[in-house]
Amino acid sequence: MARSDATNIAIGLSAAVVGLKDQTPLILTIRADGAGDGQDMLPFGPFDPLRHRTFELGLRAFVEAQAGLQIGHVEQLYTFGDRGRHAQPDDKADHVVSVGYLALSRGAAPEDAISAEALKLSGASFQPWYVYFPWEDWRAGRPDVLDQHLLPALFEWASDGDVTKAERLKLAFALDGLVWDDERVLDRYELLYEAGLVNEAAADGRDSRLVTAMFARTGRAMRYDHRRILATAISRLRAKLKYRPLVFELMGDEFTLTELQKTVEALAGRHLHKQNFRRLVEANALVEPTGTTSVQTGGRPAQLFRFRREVLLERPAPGLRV
Amino acid sequence: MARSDATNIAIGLSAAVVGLKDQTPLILTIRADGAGDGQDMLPFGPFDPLRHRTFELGLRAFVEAQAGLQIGHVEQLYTFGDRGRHAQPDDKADHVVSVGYLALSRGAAPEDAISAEALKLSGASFQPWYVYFPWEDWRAGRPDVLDQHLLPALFEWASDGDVTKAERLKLAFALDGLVWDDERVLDRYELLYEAGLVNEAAADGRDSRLVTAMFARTGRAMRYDHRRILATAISRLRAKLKYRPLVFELMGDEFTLTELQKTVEALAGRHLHKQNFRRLVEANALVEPTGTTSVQTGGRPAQLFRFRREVLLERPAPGLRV
DNA sequence: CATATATATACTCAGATTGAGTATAAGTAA
DNA sequence: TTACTTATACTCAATCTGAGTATATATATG
Repeated sequence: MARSDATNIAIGLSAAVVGLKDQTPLILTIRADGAGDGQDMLPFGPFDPLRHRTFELGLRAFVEAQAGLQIGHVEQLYTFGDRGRHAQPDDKADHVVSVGYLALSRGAAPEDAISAEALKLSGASFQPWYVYFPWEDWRAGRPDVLDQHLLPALFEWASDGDVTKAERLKLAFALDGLVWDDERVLDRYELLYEAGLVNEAAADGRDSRLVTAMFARTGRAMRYDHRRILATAISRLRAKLKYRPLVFELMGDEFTLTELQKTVEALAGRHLHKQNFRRLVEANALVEPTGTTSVQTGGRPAQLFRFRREVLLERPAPGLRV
Repeated sequence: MARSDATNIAIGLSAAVVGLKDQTPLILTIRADGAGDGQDMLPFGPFDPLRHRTFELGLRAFVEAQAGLQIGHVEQLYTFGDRGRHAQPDDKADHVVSVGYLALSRGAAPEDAISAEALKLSGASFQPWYVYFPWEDWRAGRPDVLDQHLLPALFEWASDGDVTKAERLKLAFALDGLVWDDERVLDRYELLYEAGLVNEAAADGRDSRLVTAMFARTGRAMRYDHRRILATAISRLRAKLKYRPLVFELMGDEFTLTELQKTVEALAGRHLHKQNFRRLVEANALVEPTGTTSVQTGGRPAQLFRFRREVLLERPAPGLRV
């Protein structure tokens, strides 16, 4: 009786699991060669209300099954349901709506946490996330690829007189003297997609001015809409860093202030002023010294700190507003 | 073949449509007496990928059909999928996942925009939103209901030694000298729900220490999880006011600064410092004078202003950080 | 008309926050 | 011993923020 005349709908749960190794933000991917062309995917699976009481439990089960990995912090990002946007595992299946999640994986060596069976079965591994978004890493200054390849191609796309395109471009890519907003990762990816400059656009049958050479410039592609979910995850994470102590979910138990700063810089994709960063951390009482110092690679030894979990109960919004 | 063995899933789209009349925030509700016990509901309907290309188009169609109303700004809030949480239109139906949306309805007389047929058919009307959340309106100071009824009952609920409960309570309700965070609307509602202090908890078959008298104190109930979606909408709207010029989507074309301030105060549920509010608005160049002045109810006439739409293109995050 | 009252608008001021810098301390490598 | 590297402490001006006073221009009242 119930809706038997309508299309069947399946809900896909996808997780952008972020890890960290040597000051590099990583993202957990799987590559089930049996399932397709070996493209990178996020861990995902169909939500079944009979097996999973909540989305989050279902998600944790999928990550556990596909990577043998326990994840810590989990939060919902967005639910993507566009028809036409390629989200179907295969063409004969139901319409798939995908609920994207951000998850954080603790510990200094995330790849060691991946179980051996999972690696064999699903090819689970952690990849540096800037491989998928090279233009988002401003730590060493403005990325060359922007002015050399992306912006010229985007200008051409927007040169049809459509003022909306030009405005979106201006805001997302900080034209005309605007300052680069590290949180607009999704906006920028969407523009590249609509302009037909990323591989996924071609895969979805969109008009694509694709020169294969360009795709090499616009980062590694993912299957389905997984790169869009990843862009959403990075946007959210970068935004949230500023008003919640989320970084510490990625750090080890003890760390130096420089390690903490490098981590935030890696996630935010930009350089921070060292002295002011320290002042901010200490003023907010986010950390406390352990009393020990770290062995160095060279230079004065640094004090080790740990996260003061109590801050979560003391103030409403303690972040690293940088 | 595809998933025929699993539970069928239906996606419900629900809209929290916000309007404004005489400095009172309103929410669009329907009361289809044929469908139930006459409880308030948000406009909603099942997403059908064959009829609607995107969620947003589907949502606009439902609101149009059930209220005869055109909505302006629309944004996705959250997707609720818990089993057990009462989200089923009827018990024989599929498992329902509901995608909640925030929508804004422009104009000074929202109820006039509701079509006559819609009113007859679905009982569409705009209700003041503080009817559903009396403890969220701090404009005239701390609401009495908090100390007189809600907090005592919540304390009793948290008195079982569960430290997590006590911590959540502390943060959500600003105990021990914390400052009230106007954005934690959802947190507070969730606590009341879990404590069995709102009618929906009883309806969902949860353990409920319900004295009917208490339900009168915890605001008007809604059907399904619609009040939860409304709480999410208010949280989001209050948060976004601070960094995006969303208020203007609710204002008429011309307004005085006092009207603008009263509107923000009504949405944020708290009183603002008049002089600083004006300074903020003018410093951010959010408005420009029309050159005319408003007829008054008494006192010096006020200049009329209009929203400077250009700011959307000038700065990345122009809001009313109050 | 004079006066009280209400509202709008202009200006002040101290304290906190922010962005950017200099100075000094404490290690390692040549 | 000297050069170099990294950590940590302190300074300073510009800006932002919270809270206030002062003045302008209308309506209502006796």
